[in-house]
Amino acid sequence: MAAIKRPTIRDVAAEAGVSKSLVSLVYSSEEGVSEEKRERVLAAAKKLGFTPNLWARSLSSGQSNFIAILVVDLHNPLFTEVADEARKALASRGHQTFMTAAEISERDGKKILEKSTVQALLDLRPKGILIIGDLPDKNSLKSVPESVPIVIATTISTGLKRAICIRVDEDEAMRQIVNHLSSLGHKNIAYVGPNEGEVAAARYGGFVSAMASKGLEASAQFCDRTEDAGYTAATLALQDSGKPTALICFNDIVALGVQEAIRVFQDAGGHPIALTGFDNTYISALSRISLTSIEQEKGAIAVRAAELLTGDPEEWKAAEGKSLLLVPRLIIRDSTRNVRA
Amino acid sequence: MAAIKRPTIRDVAAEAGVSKSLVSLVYSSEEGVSEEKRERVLAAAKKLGFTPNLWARSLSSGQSNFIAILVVDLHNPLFTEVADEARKALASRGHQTFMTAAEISERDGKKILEKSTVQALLDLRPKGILIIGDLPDKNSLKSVPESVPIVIATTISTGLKRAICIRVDEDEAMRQIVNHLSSLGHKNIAYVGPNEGEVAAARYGGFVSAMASKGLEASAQFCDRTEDAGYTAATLALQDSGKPTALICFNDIVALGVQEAIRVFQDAGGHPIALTGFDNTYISALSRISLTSIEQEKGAIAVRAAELLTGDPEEWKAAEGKSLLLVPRLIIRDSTRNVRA
DNA sequence: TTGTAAGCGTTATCAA
DNA sequence: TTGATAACGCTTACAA
Repeated sequence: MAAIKRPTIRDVAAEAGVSKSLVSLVYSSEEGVSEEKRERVLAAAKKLGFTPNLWARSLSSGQSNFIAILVVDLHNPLFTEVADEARKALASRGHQTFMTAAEISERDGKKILEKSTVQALLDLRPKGILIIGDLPDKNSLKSVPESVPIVIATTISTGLKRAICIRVDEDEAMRQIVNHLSSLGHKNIAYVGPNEGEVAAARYGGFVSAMASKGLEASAQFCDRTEDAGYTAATLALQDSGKPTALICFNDIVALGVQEAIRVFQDAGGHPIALTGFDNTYISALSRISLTSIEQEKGAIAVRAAELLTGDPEEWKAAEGKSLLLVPRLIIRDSTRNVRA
Repeated sequence: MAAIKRPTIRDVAAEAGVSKSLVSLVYSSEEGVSEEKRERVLAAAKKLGFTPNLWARSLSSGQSNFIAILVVDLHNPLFTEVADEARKALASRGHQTFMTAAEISERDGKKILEKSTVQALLDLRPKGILIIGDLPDKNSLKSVPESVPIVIATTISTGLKRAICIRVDEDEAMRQIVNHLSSLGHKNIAYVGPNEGEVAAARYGGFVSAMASKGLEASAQFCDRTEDAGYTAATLALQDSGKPTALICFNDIVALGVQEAIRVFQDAGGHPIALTGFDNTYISALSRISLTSIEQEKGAIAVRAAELLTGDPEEWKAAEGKSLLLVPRLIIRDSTRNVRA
């Protein structure tokens, strides 16, 4: 198990009896090298087990073939799922990816993104940058050259004008949810979840207008984005004078806590409560959970992101600063099915 | 938003009126530079917004300060959880990390690790490598210099002798599970899960010997490591002539499918079945799931890995090729609590 | 088509 | 303590 030094183009050149540049040419261009030499080089490379050092290449050329993926939170299954889909989509288009999880620290109660994380990412000069999740501070991305596309997935992208943002149409999603509940006869419907952050604000806003267009009054119990917070908030909401018969949650995580609160409520003789989540994570599909939720079309988001990041510069230049809204899909499960008001 | 070219060591040198080497010295060593020049350099760097390009540094020095994390499967919450814990532990010790998910493809029914993924990782010459999960093919890691520690977390590490392996004591875990079920009066206990792969073999083996030491007969229904496979296998196991009253699953994912099969079985008038998972992922803790499971001490694994990867070479040299077994902890939940034979 | 040589941003060696 | 100068593994004019 000796420390086998990886062979370099120099070694290959020596082995094949050609110059370094020829070896480089073989790897970077389809033509311009005679068949004979090309074969000699390839044979030598194979013999030595040579593979080009991609980072040295990117240092030298000032460009790379890599896409950097910045996952904001590794614990959110929505994010890791999109990250994995994107990775696959990019791989199938011939692009390597490397990931970093955002190192976010709290300072004075305000979330701060560790600059070094992003810096290290940018040092690699990725060909494109994919951000998955709600990045609290986008300043460090300002030094990204204009020639490098930035795509933000599943989130709204204020604070970084040039980024392209791919996300579900939150308004439409909320409309679908409210329509569904309304068709089941629900009139007292409450939102449970945060109101802080761009995504949360959009979802709550969508809820409010969807309710308004149905002529219904929108109530809400705000809380953090954790299971526990959902439990607490729902417990309060259910004791509210409004007597909601349906609860719309910010996401699946919150909904899990709410689901528990509903169980307690019903064990104590409470009436049935319809419940919806958001994101359609695989947890919502578990038969014991069976949570009605909104599919964000994770696969579509990932593929579109891959296309934009690796495609024609003209194309993404045209899309820069815009939001691509995907049509959401309501997945109806037991948490609302036949749960009438 | 112009394409701001990042300043280099050269720009700083010019600004401060010193040589490149001096700037480099300032950033790489605590001393050896006069206070005056040091301050001049730092001031210039601040003015220009300079940060060292870490990858150029690693190319030049042949060494970096980065730990590479290779996550085998982004969908397994156990892995992402450990990855995130490790990332934090490493960050607090001053080390950057970058992650890659293994691109695993099936060829002729055999799992193949895409070499390019690992290769790209090694090109960076990480200071250490952390592998999380069961890597099917460890050959590409053979070229890693001996001076770079390799730690494999949550898994057994045959196939790469020099790696240090941190994992739970599977035998002890199975002993705890069998003891627990046995104390509830269960005698007909079946294992549901895969028997292929190093971890699966260890868990199944642990089950068999734990059963033997209790004088019980071990039965098993083998299956893949998915929810669906668990469902199918459990359905078969429950119709077995042996009539098991308890099922021990390979992991939580499989257990989720088994849980559903048990529900169907009981709806059809079947007797109660005790059920255990493995890994204590957060899903098992959900009140609707409430699955008895084995905590692998993810935090401890992550911290120990970080210590080994960044610590004294003597220390990990001594541990090379060994396995660090952590004591498992049985978390008892509703899936077994008071579920007697 | 091929080779030479300079350079990417850094560190390392060796004089000054 | 400082500054040339040569690497690191590669790309890329430019020359041959």
